[in-house]
Amino acid sequence: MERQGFNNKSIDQIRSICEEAGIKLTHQRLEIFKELMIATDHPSAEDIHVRLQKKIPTVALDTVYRTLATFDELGITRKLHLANKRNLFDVNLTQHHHFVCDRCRKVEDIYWPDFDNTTLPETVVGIGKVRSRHLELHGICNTCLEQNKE
Amino acid sequence: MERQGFNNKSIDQIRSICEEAGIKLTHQRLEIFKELMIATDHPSAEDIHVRLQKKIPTVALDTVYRTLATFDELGITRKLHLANKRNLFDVNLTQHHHFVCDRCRKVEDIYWPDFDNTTLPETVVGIGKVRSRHLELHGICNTCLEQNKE
DNA sequence: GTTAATGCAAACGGTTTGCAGGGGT
DNA sequence: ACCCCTGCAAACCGTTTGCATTAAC
Repeated sequence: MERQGFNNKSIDQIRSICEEAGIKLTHQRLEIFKELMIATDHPSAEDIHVRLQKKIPTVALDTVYRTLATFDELGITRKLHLANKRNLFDVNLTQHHHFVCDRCRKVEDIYWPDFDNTTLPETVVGIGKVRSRHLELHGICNTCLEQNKE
Repeated sequence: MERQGFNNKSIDQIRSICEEAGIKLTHQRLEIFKELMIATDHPSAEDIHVRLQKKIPTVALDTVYRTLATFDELGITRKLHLANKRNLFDVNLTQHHHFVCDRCRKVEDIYWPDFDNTTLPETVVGIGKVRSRHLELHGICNTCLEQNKE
């Protein structure tokens, strides 16, 4: 269940992914990939851009957008469309869900394999073929709850 | 589980809601409310605007936005932040979830009371207090699946 | 008559796109 | 050397906001 941190193996990973997809492994793509691997949160494109500038000061925001779009197509990341304005990105590809704090907007990963294996209600069959299920729990995180007590 | 259509009762409903909230029941608000009640889909602000223009040709799009925001605060509608670009609105306030067709972007309501009553995993307690759960099923709807066969 | 809501238009903010120059293969 | 990818800048599009006018109470 633990998130996989960045390690040397990762570089081989992105290299072979690019090769297989027939796209170039550029400096920017590699560094964005690294940045995603060390991220423990759900960064926005702008978050990635800011973090990346320490390594590549001249990198453009739209390159980050383009790269994240590419990564999304290749299945490296998963775009999150939450109630926030900006889209967030998730490198954690193991089946999981999200808790969103409605006060501080923080997003936490939730693992719930029992639910993942539940059979869906019959009515869904009449609607279409389900390929993925994404549960979004909304509420107030414990940090915000404690701040309220003060 | 059936969606409540527009009827005379609705006008009394919105009138008392406005009165209670201390806001004015304007022509625009009433007509937007009616439009929402007869909607069987999940309209966007622009959808509502277009439909409304048949009745109030001079109505402005930003009035629709403002009204929908008000309705959201009053709990009349529920804003949906889906993978689409524009936010959609839902008048159906009974506990339910959504099926999103990844091809045609259509959104269908899903009822799954068994799931609504499931106790959440213990790990969630360590994160925060959950107030609502929203499940988003992604896949391809039957209409799109059949079109593919042709 | 007062005050809040509307319509208009302009601004806003995240994201996308066209294009010329630069870097990976 | 070829062509994809990047950086720059401008466009884009849904949504928001400031302000004068209008309408509900």
